[in-house]
Amino acid sequence: MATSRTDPLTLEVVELIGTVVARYYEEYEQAAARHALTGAQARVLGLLALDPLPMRHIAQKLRCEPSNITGIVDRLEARGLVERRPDPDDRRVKLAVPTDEGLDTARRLRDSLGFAREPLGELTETERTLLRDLLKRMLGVDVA
Amino acid sequence: MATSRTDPLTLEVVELIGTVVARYYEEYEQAAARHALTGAQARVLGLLALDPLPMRHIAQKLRCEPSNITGIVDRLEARGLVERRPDPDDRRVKLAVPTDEGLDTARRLRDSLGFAREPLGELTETERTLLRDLLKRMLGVDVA
DNA sequence: TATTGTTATACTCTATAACTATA
DNA sequence: TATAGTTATAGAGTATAACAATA
Repeated sequence: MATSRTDPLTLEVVELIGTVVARYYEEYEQAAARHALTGAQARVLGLLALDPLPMRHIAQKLRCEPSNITGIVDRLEARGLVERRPDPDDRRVKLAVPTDEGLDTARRLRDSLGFAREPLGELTETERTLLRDLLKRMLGVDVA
Repeated sequence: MATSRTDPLTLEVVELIGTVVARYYEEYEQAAARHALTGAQARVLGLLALDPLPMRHIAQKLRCEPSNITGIVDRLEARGLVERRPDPDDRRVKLAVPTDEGLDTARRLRDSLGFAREPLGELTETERTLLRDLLKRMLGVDVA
């Protein structure tokens, strides 16, 4: 709790965060487009590159309805970036698994995401450490 | 210029920013939905609440094609939140102007945007000042 | 009965191209 | 001819509801 409602400083920080969000989002969409992917497709592929997931879990991670994932994975599968595999433990479940090409695309996508790497270059290591800890506290992550 | 390419600290900050972006975006969409608006409609209305704009300028601000704005403003106009007014200086131009109800909706929308106000409450004033200056430097804004 | 994934449907956002009315 | 806004079109994402297969 704190008394930070609508004071000018808080409003200024909120606006700056809005700017960061807009810039990050735009760069993410552009990076996805350079790989002929939509933002949603890139997010799903990036998720699966970390760990194959049942369709329903993808929806939970992306906070959307499971029915949407069907179409997105359909398009990734048509591109040869993802495969659907049956779950031997529960035949209702289908696991979405990235192919080798999918993993490669996900890696290149990640590497090409210049944002926040390039602008972060403006900051010294001390400043980046400071920023990291402030963001962590803001997000409610325990700072050891 | 700096040597911050893929060092663990930079990657950690990039990931934290990604988390901030995801949370902010989601909260924005939810706030818009509470006012029965889509995200795009809320962004246009919020923009016009600051200053009425010609259709084309809205597209420039949102970085999308002008043809998209036609539909978005159509829907806002159908809801009585925005009006199209002729520009007396150039009869090709239409100014999108928020109605009183539109201004009121924009204000309530802005006030209901809890994000970054609530989590920012976790930070002291000194920390918020620090965060502000770090974000400004990151974004290439001159810090006086 | 409950759950997983899909299909069907409708709406919105998006880019592209062609059109109109002005300039 | 150039520009502002619109229309037409097609593709993609989204939520909702209903469905088949499996649990």
